[in-house]
Amino acid sequence: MKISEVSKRYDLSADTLRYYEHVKLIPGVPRNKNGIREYTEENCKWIEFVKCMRGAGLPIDVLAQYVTLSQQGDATIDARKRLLIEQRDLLKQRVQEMQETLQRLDYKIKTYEKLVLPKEKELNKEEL
Amino acid sequence: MKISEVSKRYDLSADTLRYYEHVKLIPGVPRNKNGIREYTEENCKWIEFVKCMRGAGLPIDVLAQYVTLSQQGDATIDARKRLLIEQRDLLKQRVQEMQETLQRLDYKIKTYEKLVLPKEKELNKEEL
DNA sequence: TCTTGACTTGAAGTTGGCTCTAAATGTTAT
DNA sequence: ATAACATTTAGAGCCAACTTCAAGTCAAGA
Repeated sequence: MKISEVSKRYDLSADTLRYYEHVKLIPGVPRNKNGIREYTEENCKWIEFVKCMRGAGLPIDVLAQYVTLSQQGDATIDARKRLLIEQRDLLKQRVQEMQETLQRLDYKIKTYEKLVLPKEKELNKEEL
Repeated sequence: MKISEVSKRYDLSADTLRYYEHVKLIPGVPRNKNGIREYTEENCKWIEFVKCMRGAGLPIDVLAQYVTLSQQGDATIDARKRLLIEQRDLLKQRVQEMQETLQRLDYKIKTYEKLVLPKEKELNKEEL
């Protein structure tokens, strides 16, 4: 698969794909005889994974670390697991914080809704 | 309250507090005769609000817009409400996405846990 | 009075994560 | 075979959100 095809498939710009490869998020992308990338399904799985994790805010350097460990075989399984657990816990905290803010926003919006009613009452007063 | 006190109270650097004021996130901070900020409780409420919203990822320009509208009185209540609803909905989406990623990470971690067991079995085989 | 430390400003610098540019080479359709 | 488009690279540029810097003012304590 060429870069433009992968770009469409995952809705990531070709620039971003090259950048991700450059910062070691997508290992072992092969080239044809003219130096043009030919993405494998394996590459695509990494791209999908990275896109998902980046969407949740995991930093690039952490993901690069994970990818690097994955390239090093079974000896790094424990380190990879610890990395994932750490990132999962951080993500959990962020989600927790955002949910609290979500509730606060909901409450504030409700307050604005109640704020409109007294205004309508005032309007009624004027009409009386 | 001076800037250093507010800084401690909300765990935001003095630089960040000045920056927030500069980009219109904290309206009407009064100064003493020497030009030094004397934060009011009203200022602090904005700081707390802004800190919370920034923590959830709401962008500064949107918050500045909200603050500006708030300064303009009752005529902007509807606009403020719409702004909050829009940001709430965006936040909801981000939380949703992050929760899905959280589940994926949980699943992956479980897989790593299961991956360790077969290795122990192999070890047992060798020992037999 | 001198020094220490908090405060002031505007502007420049930093970080993370892309995004764009230029110049060259490759590919495809007519 | 030539036009039009895709891909390559290194490096520059960009954006959000701070953060640091330089150069100065001001207040309190030894």
